[in-house]
Amino acid sequence: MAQDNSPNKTTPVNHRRSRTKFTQDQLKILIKAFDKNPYPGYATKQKLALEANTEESRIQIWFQNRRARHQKKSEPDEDLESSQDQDHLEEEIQSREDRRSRTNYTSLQLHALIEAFSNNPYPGFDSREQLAKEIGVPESRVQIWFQNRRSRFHAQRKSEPDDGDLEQRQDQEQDL
DNA sequence: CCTAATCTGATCATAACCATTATGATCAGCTCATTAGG
Repeated sequence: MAQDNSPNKTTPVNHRRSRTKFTQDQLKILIKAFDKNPYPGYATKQKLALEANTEESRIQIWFQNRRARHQKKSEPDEDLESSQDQDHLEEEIQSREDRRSRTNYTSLQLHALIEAFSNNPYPGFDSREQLAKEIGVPESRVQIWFQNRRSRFHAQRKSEPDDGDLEQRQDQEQDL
């Protein structure tokens, strides 16, 4: 496997995951799949990960970035598919492939996640991976869990009874 | 219903190059993004 994990690097404790460098061969595979379907399901992404010898989570990120940047580049003229277009207003085709099956966390795992979250809602890659190893789930699931948790946590902010004199501003003291 | 999975869009950050660009990684989502599985 081409997993290089240089541990001797001044210990970048809480950093993001190192950049993945795709080869031309890998990009060829990904681009071809993207042209075929920009919204691959989990099975397709896993197949691509195997074929390109990378991780499924990297495939996911790559497709997200690709959609955001290479979305509608051409003009929408030759986009129409002639036949097969009888009625598309009520019965929408769920073209989406199957997504990854839901992860079921045990109370023990949840406990560890919640505790880690209270310590640091923004764990870096190393922290995420360590935690993932401890509770026995993939790091990508840990990352998703933190994203969802933060989203819900931030939402609580709205039902705060302010005392009128509390003028709030966006204080993003994001220490790093 | 709850919440994991997924999505868009913006932004940060890094590997190429030598100030700029391309692109991978991460973030929020607002009176809480949307979709969907158990």
